[in-house]
Amino acid sequence: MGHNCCSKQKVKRGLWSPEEDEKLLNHINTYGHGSWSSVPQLAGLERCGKSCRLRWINYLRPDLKRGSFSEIEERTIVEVHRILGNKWAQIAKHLPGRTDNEVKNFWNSCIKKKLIAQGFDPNTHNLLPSSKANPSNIINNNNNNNNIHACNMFSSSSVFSVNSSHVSADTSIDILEAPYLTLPSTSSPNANHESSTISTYEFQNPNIVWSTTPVQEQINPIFLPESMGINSVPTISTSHSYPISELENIVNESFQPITKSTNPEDIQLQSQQEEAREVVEDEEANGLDGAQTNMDVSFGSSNFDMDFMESTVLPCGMYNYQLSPMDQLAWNC
DNA sequence: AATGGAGGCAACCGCCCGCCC
DNA sequence: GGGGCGGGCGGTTGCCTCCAT
Repeated sequence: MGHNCCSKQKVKRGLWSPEEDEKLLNHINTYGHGSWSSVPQLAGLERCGKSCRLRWINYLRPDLKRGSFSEIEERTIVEVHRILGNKWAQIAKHLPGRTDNEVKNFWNSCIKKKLIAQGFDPNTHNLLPSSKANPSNIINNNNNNNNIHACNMFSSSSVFSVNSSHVSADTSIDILEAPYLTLPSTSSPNANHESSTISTYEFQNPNIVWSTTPVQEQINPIFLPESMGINSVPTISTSHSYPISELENIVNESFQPITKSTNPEDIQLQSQQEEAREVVEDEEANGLDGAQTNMDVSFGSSNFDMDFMESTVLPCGMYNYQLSPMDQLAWNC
């Protein structure tokens, strides 16, 4: 197929020379990119507009971060990928200075292999069948370090719940394990979560089970992990759908950042999260994410705001993220 | 020192979507 | 409404480098 912008003119392909980089850089610094299709001609390049755009985004942009990925970045990628799948552009939005291409390459060359080595399916983030019987994979179920670990660690159904009455400053919650929110069946979406009312948040990986079937029909009995410091009581929950605006309030109330990092990188991530929230608020104010939006429709066909979802759960660095010995072992490999 | 394989990364390809006429 | 066009994105390819033999 190809693009017209490429077929209309004689275009060079392959690696960019330093001279081409300089031309493109000078042009964009002076005039901005405007219409990418016009950039090659204006900048004196024998490239197609798309190639220029890609070169700028992936290599020449001044705000790009160079070097290897940090552990925080790695974990962020894994956790957001668990939620969104191969949405590299969305994932990259949570990694300042990283591009979708970079994230994608890093995933394919490194993270994917790590997950497989750990016995996880990199697509679903579920335990691979051959690993489910491995006792080492469920060690975290019985530890007592207040961490809530991957649903994979204690549930093959990819569904688990977080009881909001137990969310406290002493509890680190890896809520990124929780891509799919089913909100509490309380009388009001604005219920006071500090009360004795037990509100259950349920999460489900859209990569594994996702349909337009009403949520309550999908939910399996859920076992709260002992690591949360509560009894493991089987719970069958009902669910409700809430407007995004209310959803945000509920989640924000329940999952306030526990620690404020002094790490500049974390501060930058926190700042980005705030920006994402503002975007959501703006969109709501503009009616783009209407109050009618609810959670019973699929991500792909709804107005559900992924940025909001992500900003609610990310970055992981904000949530007193503690690596379990198991995690450390795995991630230091 | 030469060679072949593996891994990493930059870039391209093809498709989709939104905008405009 | 539909076609053209440009931008964006995910998948794939191919080149380059590194390392083991």
